[in-house]
Amino acid sequence: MASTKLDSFRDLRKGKYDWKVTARIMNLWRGYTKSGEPFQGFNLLLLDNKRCRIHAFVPGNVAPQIEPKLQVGELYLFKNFTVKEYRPDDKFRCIHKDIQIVFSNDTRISDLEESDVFIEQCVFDFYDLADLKQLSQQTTYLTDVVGIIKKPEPVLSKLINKFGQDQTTTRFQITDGRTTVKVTFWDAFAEQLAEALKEDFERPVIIIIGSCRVIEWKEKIDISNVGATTFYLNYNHHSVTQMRKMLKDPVFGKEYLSSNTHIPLKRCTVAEIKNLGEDDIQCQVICLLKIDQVPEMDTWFHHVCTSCYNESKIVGTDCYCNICKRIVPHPDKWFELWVLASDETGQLDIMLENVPARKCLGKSVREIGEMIPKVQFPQILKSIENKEYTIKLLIRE
DNA sequence: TGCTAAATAGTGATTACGGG
DNA sequence: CCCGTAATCACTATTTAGCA
Repeated sequence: MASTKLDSFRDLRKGKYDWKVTARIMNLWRGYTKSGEPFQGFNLLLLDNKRCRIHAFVPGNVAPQIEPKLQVGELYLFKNFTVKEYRPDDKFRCIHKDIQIVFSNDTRISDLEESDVFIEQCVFDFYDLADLKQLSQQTTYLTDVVGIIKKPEPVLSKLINKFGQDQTTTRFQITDGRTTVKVTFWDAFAEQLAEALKEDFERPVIIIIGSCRVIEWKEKIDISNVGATTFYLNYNHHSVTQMRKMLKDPVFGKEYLSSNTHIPLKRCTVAEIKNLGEDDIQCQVICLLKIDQVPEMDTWFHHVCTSCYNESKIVGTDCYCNICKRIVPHPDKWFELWVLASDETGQLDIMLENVPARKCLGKSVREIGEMIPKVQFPQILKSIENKEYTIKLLIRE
């Protein structure tokens, strides 16, 4: 009846059950057990007429009755549900709130027409791409982001993960004009994106990724998908319109649209490198250098975890990886060779990492290690002294 | 031995749930 | 939709452990 007025998700509190809210279903998804079985219960992302979103959980015992009534994108009147506080261990919440709602046997759902109530199609809670780092340190919240898909456009690739299972991934980069972030989608979600991109969209495509997970992978921020993640391509939303406007600016297009991997690297002299500022840290340049000296240091290689390729420390007789939290029985050994190098403009300390050091020496750490007693500094490392090399440098500090 | 901090157990209040 | 009971939560009191 129209006698009782409607509530909004904004006013939710515990202890009341006879709520009445009109809402649109923005998303529906399921959790999966570790063995890949879907849960009986499922999740909903709802949006009410005051632009307030809430995460609804439909428990397994009522899911079979409720699920057939629902359709993503449609409008419904939801009556009688409970309000529950999240537990501290409820991970990957799609909304930055302390509460969710839970449906029960008492919950009544009736269909509404678009003419009955005005509710937007979607509302997002965007985070700036530059602010994602802090979100990568936690697993409580998921995030909404918007960005322009850089070239090259995503393609699917197959891989076998460390558990021996086949997986499909797609990698690409998105930018907001200031910050560029990597995105990795997995399996069915990757295939959905690849399929969707075949459509004849205006290019470049602007993507909204809803409820994505932000992680740090090899010291770079990486966006990936979880069960709740959705994507919208060239979606009718003001954030997309605004980005499209930005793209009209010719400077913007030149600077950001192509992936910077094939931008030719700048050639530098030692003097020029020494004049670089803070902003150039993490930049790569190319130098023609003569290696003057290979100082006899105690460490000229380090141990590397065979799963994550991060440096692992020797603890007692074992090699332990702090990232994977495990003993690495047969760690890889990678070069970490400090040398003194120069050109006519000056001299620099540089560290040769595994690949370049191997190239210069023509041997791996293991091959060299087998030739000499353990404590001794291998004289073969000296063989690159007084030779010239073209070296790609990563500026650290 | 005496002090402090942490862990544990206990208690009351609140919330969830299922039957009528 | 209401109500009684079970389960859980939050807070307090007490015990236990660690340390000088």
